[in-house]
Amino acid sequence: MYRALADPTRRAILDELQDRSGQTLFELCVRLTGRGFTSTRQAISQHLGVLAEAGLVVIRREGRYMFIDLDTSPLQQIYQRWRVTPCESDT
Amino acid sequence: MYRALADPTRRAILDELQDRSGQTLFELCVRLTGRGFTSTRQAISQHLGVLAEAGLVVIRREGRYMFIDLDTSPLQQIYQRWRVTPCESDT
DNA sequence: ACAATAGGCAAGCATCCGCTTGCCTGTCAA
DNA sequence: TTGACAGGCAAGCGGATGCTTGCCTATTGT
Repeated sequence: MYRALADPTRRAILDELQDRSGQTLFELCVRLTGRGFTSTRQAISQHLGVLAEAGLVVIRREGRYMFIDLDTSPLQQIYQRWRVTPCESDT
Repeated sequence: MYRALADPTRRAILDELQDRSGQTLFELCVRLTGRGFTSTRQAISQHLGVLAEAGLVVIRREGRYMFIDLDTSPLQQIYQRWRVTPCESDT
């Protein structure tokens, strides 16, 4: 999962999903290219594979669509591991 | 900094520094090999370069020694970026 | 029924990354 | 002062990784 965070495109995917969770792959592709990323559908798909394996993303299939939901809970490991003290501004 | 977390050896260095901050490079090498890591001094040194660039580690030189201190504050970015809700057990 | 749409699979490629190797610099102790 | 010790620098190598390309499957609309 640490490796999953290492790639800028994958982080952008997480950003995009946080902005709107439950998007389909094609939506993601369109909106990411809108944000300046040039990745093809296959590239995004592979990234989603990595993110899903890391548990940061949940993939739900319906008919011919796949919907992708964000799950940030694995990130708690990071805080638990190194005891990060949340700063005041984090309410 | 996300890339800095991607490597297991680097995470082990952070673990080791959390256990005892302010270690010297040689101490780190010894204690890491004790934990099953086979990395040479040069490898560790390069890892420290990456960690320092990410701001996760602060290097302080004194005479012929270098002391390495942990700084987990950059990790707060992660929580701020994806609004991770800390779980109850994290006091 | 058939064409278009949404996505999957796998191989190939270029790059990056971690690691080793070999050698050099500077500091301290005897 | 000289040798041992702590660390630095740089080149090279092999494996991992991100991406593309080409083709295939399945669902849906008309």
